Amino acid sequence: MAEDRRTRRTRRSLRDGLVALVLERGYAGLTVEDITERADVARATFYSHYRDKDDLFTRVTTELLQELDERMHPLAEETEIGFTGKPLLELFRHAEQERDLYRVILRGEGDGKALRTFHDESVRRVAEVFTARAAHTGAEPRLPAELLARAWVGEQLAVLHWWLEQDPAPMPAEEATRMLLDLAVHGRFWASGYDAST
Amino acid sequence: MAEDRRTRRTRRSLRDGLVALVLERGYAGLTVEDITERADVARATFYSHYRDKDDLFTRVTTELLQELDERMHPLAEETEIGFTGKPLLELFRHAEQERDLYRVILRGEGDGKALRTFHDESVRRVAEVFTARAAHTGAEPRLPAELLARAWVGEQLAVLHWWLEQDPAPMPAEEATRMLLDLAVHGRFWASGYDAST
DNA sequence: TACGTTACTGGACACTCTGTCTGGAACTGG
DNA sequence: CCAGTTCCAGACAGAGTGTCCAGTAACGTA
Repeated sequence: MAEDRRTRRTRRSLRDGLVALVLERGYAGLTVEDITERADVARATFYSHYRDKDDLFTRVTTELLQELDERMHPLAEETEIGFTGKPLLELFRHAEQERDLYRVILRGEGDGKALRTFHDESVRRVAEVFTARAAHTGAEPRLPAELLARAWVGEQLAVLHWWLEQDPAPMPAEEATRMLLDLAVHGRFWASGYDAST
Repeated sequence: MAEDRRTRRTRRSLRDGLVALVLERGYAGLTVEDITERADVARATFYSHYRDKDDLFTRVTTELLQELDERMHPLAEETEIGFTGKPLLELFRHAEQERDLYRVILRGEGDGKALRTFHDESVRRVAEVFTARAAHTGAEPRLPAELLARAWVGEQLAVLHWWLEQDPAPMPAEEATRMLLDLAVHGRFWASGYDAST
């Protein structure tokens, strides 16, 4: 009943071929033949696994998101009690392992559909924690939760993307996440001179 | 010597057709004929103005960026002295006027190329102000300027995108930017319970 | 208003890529 | 080993691309 080895090999090759080629030439410029050629697979075989290029990309990113979710899940509970920043570090660790695919997604390849999914999923997770914490502490947030979640995710993904595109990495994952948390909690981008009331 | 009226009309129609159709069906799914049909222009005419679909989109976004730059320029000087948040408000105002095109870009249509350009341009502007301010106050930033700029732009664009996709608008531009500034300056997403040293 | 110039039109062209379908070869798991 | 499946190479019609052309309409200027 287990999956055929040939199937696994073929799918893996197509996935790798796609990711590599998108980084080289961009998603839109690729033909199915480009991908199958790189993967060393017959073009007809492609269509027995995926409907088209978009289908392949969608499935690849969906798998990645599931993988991330499984890593996040055990960390969710403790985060609702005291904010630790562990989920953020886990995200950076995961991205470090799957660097190329993360770069493809964060670049917005595929008309940004994958990025939007990734973004929305992150917002959902963050918003969940926010509301759970609000219920726990009873404190009314100063700003709307939706805006907070969007801003926080935007910050995360922008820094993550920048961090992944650098070569060599400008700093270890621990340091990048520590800085992000510092920023989020304490704010103050500027040393002085801004009056918030204006 | 002035530009021919027919040329202006044709280009404008193609631009409007593109933007409207991308919002309806997504960039990748469009053919040149779809666009020319919507714009009520012969397909051959398209090719006498633009090389291909990408060329049209690139030029449209470039024009938008120039327009934004012209609005930002007079505000740059005073921002380097005391941080006012005026450029941010100007961005939101501009986006409000060109709502549809901004949505197309921020969604990452066109494989994210337009969004990346927009993003990088914003980072460039912000980084400029940061370094100018650092030179002015002499204060050493707590975190690397590059990271600060990326995070700040990520926050801005995420909230801007969210704000533009809502219908009706959840709040006026002034309020959205005020909240963003509040967040950036004072931080503290959470009421309590986080120890930054962990 | 008349005129030379420029832009738009609609149709045709070769070309590339798509998605589907063969029959036969190669490989797999039991 | 063998029944079952996956892979392969090649052929196919259809859609979209980018270019070209000759005829027509609109333009700016004098």
